[in-house]
Amino acid sequence: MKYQARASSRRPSSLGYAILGLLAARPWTGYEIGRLFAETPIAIYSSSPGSIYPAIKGLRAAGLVERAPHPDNPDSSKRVFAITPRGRAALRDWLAAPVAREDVRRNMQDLMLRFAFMSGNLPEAAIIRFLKDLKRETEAHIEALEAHAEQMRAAAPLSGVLALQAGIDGYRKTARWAQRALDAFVAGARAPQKTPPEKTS
Amino acid sequence: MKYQARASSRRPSSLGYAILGLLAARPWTGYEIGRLFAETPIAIYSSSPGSIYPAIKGLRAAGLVERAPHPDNPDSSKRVFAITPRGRAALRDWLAAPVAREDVRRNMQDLMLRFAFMSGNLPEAAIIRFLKDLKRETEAHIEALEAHAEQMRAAAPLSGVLALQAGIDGYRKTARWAQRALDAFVAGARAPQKTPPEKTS
DNA sequence: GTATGCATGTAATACGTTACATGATTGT
DNA sequence: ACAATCATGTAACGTATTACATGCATAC
Repeated sequence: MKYQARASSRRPSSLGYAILGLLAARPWTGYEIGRLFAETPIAIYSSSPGSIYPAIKGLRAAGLVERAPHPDNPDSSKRVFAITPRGRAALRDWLAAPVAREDVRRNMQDLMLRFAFMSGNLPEAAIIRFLKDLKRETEAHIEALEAHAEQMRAAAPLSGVLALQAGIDGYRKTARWAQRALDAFVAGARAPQKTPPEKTS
Repeated sequence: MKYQARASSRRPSSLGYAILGLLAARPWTGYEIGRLFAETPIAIYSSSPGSIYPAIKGLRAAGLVERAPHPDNPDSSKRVFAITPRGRAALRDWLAAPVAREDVRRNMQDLMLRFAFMSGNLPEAAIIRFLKDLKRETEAHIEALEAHAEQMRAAAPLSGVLALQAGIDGYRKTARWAQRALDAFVAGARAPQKTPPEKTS
């Protein structure tokens, strides 16, 4: 009785959202996305067709992306995909979700991926809020890690203690980065800048 | 004809190796491991029984861990597990594997997990080699990222550029940390210190 | 005209997660 | 005696990965 209904699980995976974020800028083919993941150093996903194409298929089934005509040659056999209005809405919802402590702890990459796609898809105010939340949650996590480090410093072996230190250092860097990014955005917000509309669907 | 045989895939997952690393220090029950993942801020894995118990099962099937008597009460129904000699060998192989560029790019957490378990399981020389390799590979990756950042700086939106900067900052921090850890280990190596035997199995 | 790379997929597999289930201990 | 927590699992599901497969275009 205390069990709740199965999560409908229609939400895209991180890879799905990454593809959605790319398509928000311009149409792509699956192959292009794979090449981006293979050749640019930023991509954190596998470039194999076995991950890309099924992910696109899922997004299509959910109505978040659709086939688009080839920009140059309308008769090309290449399968170009574009984001739909519903896709844009789903992307925005994902981008605008609150910063969960659990994501800070285990999925920082997802948070950075979200941030990377925010420009042009979220109003500046929401981006600034995200950065403030990220900074706050990261600093809270640092405190928890340090309290834990204090306890374990005596008992744990050297490499264990150093590894934890590396984790703490990384979060400190993230917190400082968030502050600098905040500065950059606040400075940019003062200058006139095109802000995306709040609703597109 | 150019296809090679399917990877026998008997190797544990990251979670499996994490459990193996814990058991290398002392016997644990599955429940204790779950609590560690749930309550300490360091754990990057799910604490749910659905991940822990199947992972232990797999390690048992592979002969890497085995049931051990309860340290206090031999008749306890608690299922305490200990690492086997083959388990120690598998752990050592994993710890001693070269630092792959691909891991630096996509699985830094695995590398840090490996490092965390090195003390007591690898000779100092191997740990120092790992840190040197990690530093070198990380710095190489930073160069690739910076070259890419140079290209994209003009075209990409602000949040995308900043996110990439966050990635680069993180790797810089890692490289500097590796140097400091190296110093700590070299300093420790000068002092008399117990070095684990090269072979245990 | 055929080799090479472009381009798009499917099948089998492994794994982690969520939800579900249940027995054993311990405190009151 | 009963509740709460300790403790150990299984089943269904989704997804990423690897291996496999194949059609199309272009260069030579």
